[in-house]
Amino acid sequence: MGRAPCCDKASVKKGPWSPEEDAKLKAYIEENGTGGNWIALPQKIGLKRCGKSCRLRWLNYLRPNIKHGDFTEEEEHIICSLYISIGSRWSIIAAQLPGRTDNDIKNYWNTKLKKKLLGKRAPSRRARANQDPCGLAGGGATGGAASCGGGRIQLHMRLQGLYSAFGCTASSNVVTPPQWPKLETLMPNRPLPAASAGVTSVEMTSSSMASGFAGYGIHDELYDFLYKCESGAQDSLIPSLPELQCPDGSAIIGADEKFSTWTSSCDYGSGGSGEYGLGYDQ
DNA sequence: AAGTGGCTCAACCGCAGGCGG
DNA sequence: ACCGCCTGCGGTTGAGCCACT
Repeated sequence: MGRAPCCDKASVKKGPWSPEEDAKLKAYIEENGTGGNWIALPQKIGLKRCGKSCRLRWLNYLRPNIKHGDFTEEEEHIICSLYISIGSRWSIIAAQLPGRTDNDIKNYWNTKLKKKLLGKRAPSRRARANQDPCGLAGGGATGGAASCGGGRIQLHMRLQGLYSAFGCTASSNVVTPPQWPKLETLMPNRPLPAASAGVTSVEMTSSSMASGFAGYGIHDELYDFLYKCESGAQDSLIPSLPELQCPDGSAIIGADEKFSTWTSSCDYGSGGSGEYGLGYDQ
């Protein structure tokens, strides 16, 4: 037995809303509220629309104080930062941007920001510092230290997973090849427990990133690191591209793709409510 | 002027979770 | 505890617009 449809699709109008429909819906809700029942609302007003459609129309278009049009740099920064931190939780991101709807933000991300952030080759470090609205450039160590030092991170990061995300053939019992960079090389500015010296992977788990941008710094550092790898930066602490080449000799993909792949592989759901902490894979 | 391809964004769809009976 | 209804959410779609050839 399937799920009961939310409305009778045969008798329901679909497609763009007419000004008359908008006016009816707006006038009714402004006068009476939604009555806590969207399903019944269109019948009360005499609209041949699904309740869900009415809700969507109201929330995304008709409700007061909705902002349309271009996003400011500050808004872009918030969207990017939150996306990197929590992923595609558009409703949460929208809650940080008064007047913006989750649909708007989702569209803006999918059509503009995603390309802006991940779709083009990395500019120089200096250029990124000047241009990147998301603040992914520079300051990573500072940001990381600040955000991680005091807080909780609902970020479950495995650098082994990162290697895997690079396209290398990794399994759950992956043995990190010796030519891969050590953790302290990857994140030279991050204070790490003494026990981590020499390890090639680290697991950072903790609980809640709900408090905002905690964990942002880690992404920032890693992104910066990937950029350095990509551009073959001179920084002697950072391994150059060949050191990240997969053992099987497969081609190295671009830093943007690595970052994109990696962020999408992050697990934000685990960790319970424990304190920020580090664990080791080896 | 017509055709084509890419982009934008409003709207739809299906799923998951909350809640009340 | 279970069930069904409703809401909220995130992914996806497609019509319309625009730039380019």
